[in-house]
Amino acid sequence: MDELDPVFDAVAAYFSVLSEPTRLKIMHAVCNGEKTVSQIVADTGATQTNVSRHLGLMYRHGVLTRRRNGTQVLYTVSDPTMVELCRSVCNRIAGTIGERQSLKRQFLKLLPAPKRRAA
Amino acid sequence: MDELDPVFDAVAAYFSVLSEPTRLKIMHAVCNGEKTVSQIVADTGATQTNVSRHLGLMYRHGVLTRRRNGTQVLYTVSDPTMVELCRSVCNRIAGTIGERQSLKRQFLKLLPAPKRRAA
DNA sequence: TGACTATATGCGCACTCAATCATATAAGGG
DNA sequence: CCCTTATATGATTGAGTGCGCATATAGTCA
Repeated sequence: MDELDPVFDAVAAYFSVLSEPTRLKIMHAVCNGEKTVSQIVADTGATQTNVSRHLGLMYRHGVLTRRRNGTQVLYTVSDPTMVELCRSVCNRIAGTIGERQSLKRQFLKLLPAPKRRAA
Repeated sequence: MDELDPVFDAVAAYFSVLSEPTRLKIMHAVCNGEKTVSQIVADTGATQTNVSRHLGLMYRHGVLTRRRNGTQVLYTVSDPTMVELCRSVCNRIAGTIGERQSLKRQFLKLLPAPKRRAA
């Protein structure tokens, strides 16, 4: 199993991107299309510094793409698998949490399928 | 988005279980059926202490079930969603790593669908 | 060029957590 | 009972990391 270590490391690194609440908020913010950093900051309620850090990390991990437009930078999800994973876990946990119904209902609305344009 | 914080926390906690190489090795070890701690220790190559800790963590997170048999304790996967997630990411990353073919091939064999056999 | 907006980054702090050693608990056999 | 095997746990340490403050870089406009 020794030579498989790098594999487990890679998979663990992949999951670790999603193991942080702020990054999940960012995923939730951008999963339906491109957004600027400012928009993401507003949506997530996190500080600009923090959002920028997490965006950089997610970009380095190949989860997000970025594009410059003037002074702004637009981020997009470049790995649809990630969004799928989020949705799976959301559905999975929605059944487990079951405490507040309102919460559960909102929960299911999280991360809806990314809008597909004729794909 | 404030009242959704506990949701993001829960999802992050869920993913964090899978964001650690040793725990992935454990998943790989038990995903095809019940195993004792000793077997898992042997399979993963980790120390007994370490394996026991991770097993406890996964058990508390509801990922694994445990059953006592004499002096031994047998662990099983109780959340098939987890295994599915692992397989998804393995397939996803298999295409990304692409360095050594042998590695890639072994990689795809990781975490195959749990074999159901009457026990 | 200088001012202004948008985004990124160096630094330090606090906290989490995986790994290890030593030891504790549990069960079974002599 | 004592002894052995199997598993869990308290204490500690060290590496990693999320956060905020201040500041740096990049781009636009006057």
